Amino acid sequence: MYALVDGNNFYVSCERVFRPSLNGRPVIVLSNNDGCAIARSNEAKALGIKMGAPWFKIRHMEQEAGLVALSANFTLYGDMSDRMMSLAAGLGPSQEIYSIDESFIGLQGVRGDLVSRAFKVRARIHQWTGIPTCIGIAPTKTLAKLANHIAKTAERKPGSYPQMLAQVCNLATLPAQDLDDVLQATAVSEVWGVGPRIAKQLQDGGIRTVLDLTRMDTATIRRGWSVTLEKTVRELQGQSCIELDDAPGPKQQIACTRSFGKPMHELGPLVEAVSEFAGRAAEKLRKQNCLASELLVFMHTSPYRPGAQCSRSVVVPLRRPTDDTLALAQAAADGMRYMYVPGFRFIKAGVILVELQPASVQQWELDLEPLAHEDAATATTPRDRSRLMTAMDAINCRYGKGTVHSAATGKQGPKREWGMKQERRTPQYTTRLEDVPVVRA
DNA sequence: TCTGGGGTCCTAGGACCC
DNA sequence: TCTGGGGTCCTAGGACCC
Repeated sequence: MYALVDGNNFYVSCERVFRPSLNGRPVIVLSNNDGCAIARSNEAKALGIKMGAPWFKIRHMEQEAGLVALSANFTLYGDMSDRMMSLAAGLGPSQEIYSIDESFIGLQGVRGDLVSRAFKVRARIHQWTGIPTCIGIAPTKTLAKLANHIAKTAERKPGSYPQMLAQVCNLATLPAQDLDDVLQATAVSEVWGVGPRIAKQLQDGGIRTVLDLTRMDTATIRRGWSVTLEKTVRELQGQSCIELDDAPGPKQQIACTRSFGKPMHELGPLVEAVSEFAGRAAEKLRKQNCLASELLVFMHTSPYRPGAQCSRSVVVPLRRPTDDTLALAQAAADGMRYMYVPGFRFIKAGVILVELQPASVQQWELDLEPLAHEDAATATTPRDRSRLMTAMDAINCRYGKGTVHSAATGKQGPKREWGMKQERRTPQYTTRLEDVPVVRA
């Protein structure tokens, strides 16, 4: 048995905790660069604002409907997420943190009434963090996701599922006929694992509701689609195929990519940008104790703008697997210089570290050449460099991101040419001393 | 006229998730 | 003027092996 605990409109809810005046109003949180809506309050959804809607297209609602748009404050959301997750963990013996706002809880061995237990955990999360949640309970993860969707919909649109409570939904104890009715009332596109593409194909084949999909023959699904969708159908039928992953392994790739605040056409700032991205990625790499053997750099023009497009990428093999910021920044800069072509307005670039391996596994090699040139140039040994990285991470952790950084990344702060647009950022209420709210008596 | 069988590995692309 | 970022998994097809 599984539960899925999910924060409602999570980013918006995080903002509302510290600005209660936003309650009851249509609020959205914008993606990086204030590009598009990535979280919407119920009131914003009611205005018809779609997930991913470009800000410039809905901006008029600011005046017309009192819409409030905020720049994403991921530092805040990450911290609020940690608090929410630690409380959600109280629901059962195991937990998989599936995304910033969702976790699956394994309920094996939990006694008593699961629904009342879920309501208690939900109330505690709300009281202690201010975040409203919904909880779905079912025999498989896919059904738990569905149950969560039903709990949310029942809350947001009262009467949509007359059989069900709002906020907490347990599909496991539902009488068979009621379960069929609920599955019949839910579109197949709501199923976890069915994206827009497959939803269209299913609908074209007359499979419109979750009940239709649940009743499909698994062999037919496998032949017509894939083993992935077959698992989804089996999960809907109550056969657990997707295990709880409560100890995810290290990531297989680490990316840092950004759209620019304005298009870039010169090489200089592009080199600075990817050097910076490489450094950020290297930090994440060290956090999971891995080395990268290859680095991929890419850049492209805006697909939304008319005219000639340019999209380039290059894989830079590394002489030795490394987690060194300076070596990775150098590789990223080399890659950028190699692939750069003048005459285009580049809107986005990024660095992806691939072929990762544990730092504990060391490939020995014959001593056929002196130290790599980057080491020789700075007259440091690999061990010095490793200590330097540890020191950098410690300083940046204590005094804030970017306190020390590679000089290749150019000047820091909002003045940088390629920096992103964030005109509506809220304070870092929980992670910056100066930003902590003050209560006055 | 007629050209095997069985396997692995890699890559690109497509689909999905939040 | 203005359209996010970071992941995972699967599959098909090609290269290559004996």
